[in-house]
Amino acid sequence: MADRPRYHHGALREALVDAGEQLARSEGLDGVTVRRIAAACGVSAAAVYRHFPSGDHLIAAVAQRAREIMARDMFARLDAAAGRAPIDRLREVGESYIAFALAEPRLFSLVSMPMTTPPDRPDDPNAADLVRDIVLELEPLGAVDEQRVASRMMLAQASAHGLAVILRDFVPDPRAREQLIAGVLDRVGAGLEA
Amino acid sequence: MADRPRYHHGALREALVDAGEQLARSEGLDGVTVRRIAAACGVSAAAVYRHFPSGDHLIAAVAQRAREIMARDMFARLDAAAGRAPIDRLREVGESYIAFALAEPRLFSLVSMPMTTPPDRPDDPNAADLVRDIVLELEPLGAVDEQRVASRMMLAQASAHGLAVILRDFVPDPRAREQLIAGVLDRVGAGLEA
DNA sequence: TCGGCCATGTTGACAGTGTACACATTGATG
DNA sequence: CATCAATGTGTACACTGTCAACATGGCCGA
Repeated sequence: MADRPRYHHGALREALVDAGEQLARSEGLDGVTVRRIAAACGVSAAAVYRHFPSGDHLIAAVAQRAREIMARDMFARLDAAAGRAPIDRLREVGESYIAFALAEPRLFSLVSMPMTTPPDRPDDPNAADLVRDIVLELEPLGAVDEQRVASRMMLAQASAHGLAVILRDFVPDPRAREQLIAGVLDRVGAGLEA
Repeated sequence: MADRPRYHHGALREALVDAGEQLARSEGLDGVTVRRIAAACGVSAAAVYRHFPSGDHLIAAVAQRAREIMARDMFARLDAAAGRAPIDRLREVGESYIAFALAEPRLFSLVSMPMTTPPDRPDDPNAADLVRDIVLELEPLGAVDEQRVASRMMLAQASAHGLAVILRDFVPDPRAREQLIAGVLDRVGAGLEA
């Protein structure tokens, strides 16, 4: 390793996203800056614009990376919970979401920035689709009420997101966090089945 | 009106917060900058530092202003709903919170920034206290279970906040918003009484 | 009424930010 | 091997927060 610096990096785009991810982890949003990311890659700031139309697009790529990390944990948990009731698998997804927010609070703040959510990605399966698939299993066979599905999806997503944010920002104690997660998710489960 | 410009503004602090509020409404977070706020008041940027230790403190003051606006609507609704069941009054609070987020989306983003929440304000009654007071009425007389109170409070706050954020960022259609608010709050109510 | 103090304003500077333009380098391809 | 497109560099501009030094003038005591 430690080659002499080459003029052409070779895989700068990936390196930029990597550096952005690390910077986001350690410094938080304010630390994620075009110039710092470029410097971390040993490259000038202008080089970034060969790979991203703007700094925001780079940040969005970092956010996408974070979403993929989160999705990996979700799928792992779902595999482990295969066969269990839909409501239980939905809880796994929620716990995964919250766990990521608390384990990587600064990275999570990128995930939940509206700016970083690509407007259209028809193929890219996201967390919302995941939730929808499970919520659909809660519907009575052959009688899918779109209105009810939407309400259930939104309750699941809103409560998980809100809980994640509030715990991250205002509840430092790990025990209190655990108890609140369990307590709230119990009640959300009741609300979902109502 | 339209006095000639005086060297001493007279009530600059208030004027700065006013200008910040307007700027936050129209431009959003990125538009809320020390220099722009100062310019809007016809004053140099450095003058701000006679009234706030840093630009972040000014932003925090604007956020506090926004919270007061929100609180006014909450109290008005609660007055109108006086005597009704606790669960109904809790819903009024949630609806007020969400309505503000959707009516003033950019201002709301200041409200929900952790940076802008003052760490200690013993006297200042905030929304959390409001929620707690109502949630306490849900408890059986003489048997207050702190654990249960905390779970209920957190469910109420997390679902309202999450719903507000998701609707603001991802659901532009007003009809869809209304239906989701009603649907989710129904389910939250069920979860609160579980 | 006058002097002076001090709260409150200004100016100018510095470091750091995103981003565009002109230029330099190099890997790959005809 | 020559050339071209891809990719990186250097420099510049406008903008940001913040500070130090200086200017102004409203108020309070003699």
